[in-house]
Amino acid sequence: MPTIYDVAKESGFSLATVSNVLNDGPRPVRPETRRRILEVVNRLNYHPNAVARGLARQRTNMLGIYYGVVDSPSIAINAYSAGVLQGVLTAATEAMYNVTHVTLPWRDAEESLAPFRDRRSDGILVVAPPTDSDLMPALCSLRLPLVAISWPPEQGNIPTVDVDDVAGANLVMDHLLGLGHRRIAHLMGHSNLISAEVRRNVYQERLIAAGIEPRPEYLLPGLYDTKSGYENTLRLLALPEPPTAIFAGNDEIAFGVLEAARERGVAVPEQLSVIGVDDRPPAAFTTPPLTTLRQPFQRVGEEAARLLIQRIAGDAVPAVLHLFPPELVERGSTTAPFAGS
Amino acid sequence: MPTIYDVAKESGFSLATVSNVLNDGPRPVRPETRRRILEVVNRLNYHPNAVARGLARQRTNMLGIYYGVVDSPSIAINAYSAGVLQGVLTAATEAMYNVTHVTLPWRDAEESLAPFRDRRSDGILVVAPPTDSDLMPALCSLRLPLVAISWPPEQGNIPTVDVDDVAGANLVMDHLLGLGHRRIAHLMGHSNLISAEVRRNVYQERLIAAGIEPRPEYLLPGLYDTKSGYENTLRLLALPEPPTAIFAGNDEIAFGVLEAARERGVAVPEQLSVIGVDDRPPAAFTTPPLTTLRQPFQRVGEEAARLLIQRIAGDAVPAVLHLFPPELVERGSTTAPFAGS
DNA sequence: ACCGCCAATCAAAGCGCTTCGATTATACGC
DNA sequence: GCGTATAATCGAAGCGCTTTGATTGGCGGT
Repeated sequence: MPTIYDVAKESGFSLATVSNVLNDGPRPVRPETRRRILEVVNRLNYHPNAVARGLARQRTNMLGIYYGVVDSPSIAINAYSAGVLQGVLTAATEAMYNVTHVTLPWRDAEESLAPFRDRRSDGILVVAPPTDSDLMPALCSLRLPLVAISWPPEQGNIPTVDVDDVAGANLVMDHLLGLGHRRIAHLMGHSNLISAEVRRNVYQERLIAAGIEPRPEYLLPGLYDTKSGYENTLRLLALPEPPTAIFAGNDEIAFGVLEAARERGVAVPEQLSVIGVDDRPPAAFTTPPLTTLRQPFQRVGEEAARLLIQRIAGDAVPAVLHLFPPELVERGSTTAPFAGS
Repeated sequence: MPTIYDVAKESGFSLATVSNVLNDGPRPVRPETRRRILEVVNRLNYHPNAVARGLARQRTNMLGIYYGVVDSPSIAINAYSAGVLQGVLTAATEAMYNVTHVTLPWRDAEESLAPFRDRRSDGILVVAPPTDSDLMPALCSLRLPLVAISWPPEQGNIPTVDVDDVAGANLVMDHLLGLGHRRIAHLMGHSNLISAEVRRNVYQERLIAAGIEPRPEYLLPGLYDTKSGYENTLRLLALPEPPTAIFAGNDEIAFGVLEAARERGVAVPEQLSVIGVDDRPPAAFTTPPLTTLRQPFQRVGEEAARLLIQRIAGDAVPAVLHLFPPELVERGSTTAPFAGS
């Protein structure tokens, strides 16, 4: 591989001039000189070595990304992570950044975070860190520019971007309450994720605001998967007074709900309304098609990457919460409750 | 951040000695010396700068990974990518490698592949490259150690690891044929993916071997998603002689099949047997629970990363195909065809 | 008392780039 | 035609590490 030194020798100019041309540097350069240097660059098929550049510049143009989601296939098995990653990659690439990925289940800072430190990532994106682990403190102690996705804004004072879960949960509750439901259950998913917490709070507040006493047996934590949705629904249906509507923490959970209902002979939506979150591709093709909340994950990822890159560039990015609104997709799995229930 | 120079000064030894200790280098070192150096390392909380090291060693301990899957949310929306990635990360981390990720829809070599070249990745993993694009030639021309996942072995002469799709497809056909089906359709997914090709071939060969003439209207390409499965199934069911069994290219497709069948009032498995591929979590919770092929994606990813790392280490890795066998998970969506059909 | 060896350590060059003070060439004003 | 500001280019140091030939000191052998 040719080096900048080869380009200099071949073109007859100095390293400094070549470098200046290559980087559209601050020093003026005669057009003819630029032309000749670029000609050599092309002829030799020269590309700057990013490692050397990183060392010299003390800047790698690398973003680290860490997924806090702790459970097994921690990455990207869900629409959430995949969409976010897609957005991050898009925005990063646009700004000439690349992304390194060190997502393994969290054990300790040294294993999971050291790569970011040692490889001199310019900044870190952290996605959905659990609120009950020491991941965030460890991350902060790296003293690198940090932007979080899905994280309680009051903690740690870092810029955060997220889907507007308050708005989302309100959309769901508007819909269900508006339909006339009063016995509404919530399968919230991982209770240590901020989104889950936020939605639970809205769920409870809206119930109370509607003059409905929240029942603890209607609020079930679990995992964000079909199995959990299935099992929890079985539990709910076995209640002396089962709910007339279930607000599932995501679509995977909702698939499990649908399944359990079918198995128990409970008609959806006639006897049980079901609403999911995410609008995963299969959601449009369940029976009945799933009413759900479409989440702008990709935009969240893009925004997060952009903010981080701004911060790296030195712009002051206030530690505020950037929210993107979800959207209710009404399909066939929700309706007004039976008069009799 | 302290540098190795600080450690040297603080401990009173030379750079060379410190470096030798840090790397368990080839030169002998007095135990007392080692102790004192390490003590300083700890006290200063020194960590080698991987960028500088990369420059000096001409080796970055970085793997690049590129997902060839071209369609929109190209990464990780499916079980395939997610499992592979998980495996890759696990094996890479174990070997002290990190992974950089540049997955955007393929446009041209410069945009997608340049980062690997310029950042001096030690090697590249390519996942499911489309057979009809110029991605692979471009990748090869980088002249970096390369390991492919899901790629026709006869092309390019590179080590490849994959799920044993021949075995898998045979398992499926054994099952369906064994049940007595003769009108078997196949929704193959992206026809430009090698797995899809392989399965189609087995599908056709087994049909012929069983004395069944393959019908072109039973072999439908499409996308690996629910929508595609749904639409293609509608098409199949509208045929004068609809199939009694559908072999779906993956579970997402199979979900669509199930849905279309339900909508058309076709009983599964009584009137239509359905079999998927992947064993996605929701597969166990459909109605009926989906018979499917469980695929060892994670092991594929791990093996690929290990092979690549071996190659980088200089071990000769033959350009052979490493196959991992899938496993048939029999659930309720398949049965013998109606006598009448 | 001397030679040769090996263990232990050091000094310096080099990896490929950026940066910035220094230097030389060019243009302008009067 | 001379001084001076500016354009254009160069030289050299430095980023933080590795590597290797060179150096030193202590030991056994004779």
